[in-house]
Amino acid sequence: MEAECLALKDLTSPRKSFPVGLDEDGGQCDQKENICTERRRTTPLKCAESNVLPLLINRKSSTPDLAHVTPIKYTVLAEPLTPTANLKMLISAASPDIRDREMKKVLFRPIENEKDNPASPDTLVEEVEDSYQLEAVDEEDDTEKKPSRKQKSLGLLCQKFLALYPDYPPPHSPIWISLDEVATSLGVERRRIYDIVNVLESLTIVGRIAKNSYTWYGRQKLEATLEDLQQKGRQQGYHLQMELANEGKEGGLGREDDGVEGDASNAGVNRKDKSLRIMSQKFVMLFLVSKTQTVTLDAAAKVLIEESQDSSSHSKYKTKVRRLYDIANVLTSLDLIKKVHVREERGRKPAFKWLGPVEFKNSGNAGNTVNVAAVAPSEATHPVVVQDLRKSKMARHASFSITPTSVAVQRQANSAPSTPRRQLAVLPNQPVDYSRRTTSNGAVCRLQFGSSTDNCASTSLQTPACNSTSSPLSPSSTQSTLLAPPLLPEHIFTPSPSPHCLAYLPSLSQPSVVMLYRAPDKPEQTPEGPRSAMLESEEGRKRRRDEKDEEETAVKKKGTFVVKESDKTRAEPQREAGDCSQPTRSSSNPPAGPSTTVNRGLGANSSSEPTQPSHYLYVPNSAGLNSLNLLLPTGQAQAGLALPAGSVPALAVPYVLVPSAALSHYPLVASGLQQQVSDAHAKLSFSLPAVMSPAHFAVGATPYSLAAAPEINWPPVPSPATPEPNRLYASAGGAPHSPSGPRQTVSINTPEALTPHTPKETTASASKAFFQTPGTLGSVVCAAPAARKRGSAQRRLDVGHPPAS
DNA sequence: AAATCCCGCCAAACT
DNA sequence: AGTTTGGCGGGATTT
Repeated sequence: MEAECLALKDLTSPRKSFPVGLDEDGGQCDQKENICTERRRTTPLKCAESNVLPLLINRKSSTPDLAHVTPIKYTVLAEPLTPTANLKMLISAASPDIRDREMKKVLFRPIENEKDNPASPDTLVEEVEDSYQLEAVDEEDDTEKKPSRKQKSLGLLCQKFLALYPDYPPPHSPIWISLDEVATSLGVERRRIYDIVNVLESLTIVGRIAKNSYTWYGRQKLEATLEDLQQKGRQQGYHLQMELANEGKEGGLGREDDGVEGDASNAGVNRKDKSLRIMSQKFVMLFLVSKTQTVTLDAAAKVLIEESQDSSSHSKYKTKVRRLYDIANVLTSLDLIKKVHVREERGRKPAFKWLGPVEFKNSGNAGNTVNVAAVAPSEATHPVVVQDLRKSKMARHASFSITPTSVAVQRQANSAPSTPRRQLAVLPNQPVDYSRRTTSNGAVCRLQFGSSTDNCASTSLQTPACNSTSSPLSPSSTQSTLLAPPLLPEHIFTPSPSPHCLAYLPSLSQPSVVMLYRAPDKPEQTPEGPRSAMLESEEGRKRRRDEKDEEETAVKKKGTFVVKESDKTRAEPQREAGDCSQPTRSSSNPPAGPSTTVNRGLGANSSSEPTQPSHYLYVPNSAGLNSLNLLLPTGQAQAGLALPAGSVPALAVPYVLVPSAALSHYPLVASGLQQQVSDAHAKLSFSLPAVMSPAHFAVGATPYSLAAAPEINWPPVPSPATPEPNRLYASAGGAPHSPSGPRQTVSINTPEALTPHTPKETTASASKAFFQTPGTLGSVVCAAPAARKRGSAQRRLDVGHPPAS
């Protein structure tokens, strides 16, 4: 495995050379598990890309290389879930203990039960396929194994976290992050998320808004932040300290506190300001001021200890080192550093090499002098704000001379919404732009579907829906509203011109999405072709992975559904297919080209006639897809849901067939093709009950997301009632490549789905597992709520351990 | 044996 | 008083 990781990394990493005497160890050094990362290479910011469009586009096209820009992960990626998984979830919900237990198993080898397809493992290449196998591919195996420690590593977790959001989110639409939700979706305890977020915050990749709330900035501000840190580091004389440390001076190094830093901190510093966050910044500073850009763990620990004034006892040192590992894992996931070993007299010392940018425009190496002011450059993209934020952060630590004010302020913000819980859809799920998040108090923001316009493709869906969405919702509206954003389909919809559309039904208690389908085509084609390409580079794979996959998946998956009326529908399909499909064209184009066409395709052209589907598949959120509620026309079922055979992992989703008539009452909010939709369904009355028995089909979605999902009832008859505010996404659209298939894709954004793949994963089976953390995962679904609250300790209690006391 | 670092107890900070 | 954060370090895993 490792090897793989390394390899991947290497590929990924922009720079490889190691200056000093480090030996990279080639692959070896990296032993770490975490490392896999890579997903994003550091790119110096490109403003352009940063925009939404690119993102979207990329996703779709997802060609590997293309822009790595934002590798968003939204898609549906693979989720390995099997039908049974759902059951397990339910069960688990019932009892935590069980849940945990089950989860673990499930996560890792989800498939086991069904193993419908045991796809061959090897396929690393194709990530997609594996979807079924969750386990790590790498290894092969074993599915069952328990999650090894590695699987639970902070680095991996961090990758998952990062995968949830775009590197360069659209500047104007901030992505709101609920720690709670993230923790839930990733299946880990909150504590772990704090570790990640703290270091991300230290780099301005995220910003704290309030309690439990963070805003995702991605890498937009990163460069500026780094530059800033570099300056500070110089000012503080870190480079000197490093030297000392390296020399072996131990304990006493002279600290030079430059005044500022020193321990000054003590005074005002709270514990909070004290550690991980600050430590992370300092650690980064060390790299930035280092000539070799390589910092040994030992040296870093020493430097940090001094600062902290604690005199370090050995234990302090140990503790520091532990923290540094935590930080290093996160930085590694960001591709900012990589592990290496420095040889020394006595052997090799663990060290990390900086992979990120070192030279910033303004700052010359000149050294310290300048202050922040310089920052400007990269930032262009961002508004001023950024800087302020950065400063404020820095301020937190006494060491940083900057004004302290901000800190306090920031923190205060917390007051705002306390745990938002699910309300916002914000979730990680969909990285893309979707709407904005709520304001502090929870005010809702609406999503903007519209934004998509820019992006070309996305347009297809109409915004209108959005607005409406909120309103319709009943009481809980607020939440629901929020949710909406997630929906945002921009991407989702974007690409495909396919005939089908998705509609969002606000009125349902649970927001649901309905896909309207015209004529189902056949899903036959698989997007494989393109995918093959993927093989080659892992990296590429990762990024593109999803998009395509997703789409493809959606498209492909054929199989499984129950189609009832297929016949009827079927007739038409072909034609539709023609229409639809055509637009799709090869994936390659994804980015631009499609957009125009596509959009239109749906609406205008494609429209040809909207045939109405006789039945829809209704997929309740509860099912575990996270956000998904959707109705799919049965006829298509196959098509629609079909995931690409290989590619997608299957998600098992319970669904219900609903006669179209049933939907009549519900107003459709959005539709890709509005017209069509409207025509067809303008009113749907949805009587779920009517539904047929639920069946499962696999969609590539993720399982767990649901954190919140309160309701667990899915299977039987999903009642529309449950409100789940959050997420739903549906996407329709053919996969880019898939030529023919109009199949709509449904992309569900579950967090998982989103995942970008890390290279490894990709290769590996990881896909499934990816998001979930080993332990938790399983829980995915259910776990969410419950889990969150109890502390670990408590948890134990539950389990039955007598509390120690 | 050393390097890593997961886990989660427990207390500070906030509500 | 209840939560949210997050320091900290025991001890399990990996290397």
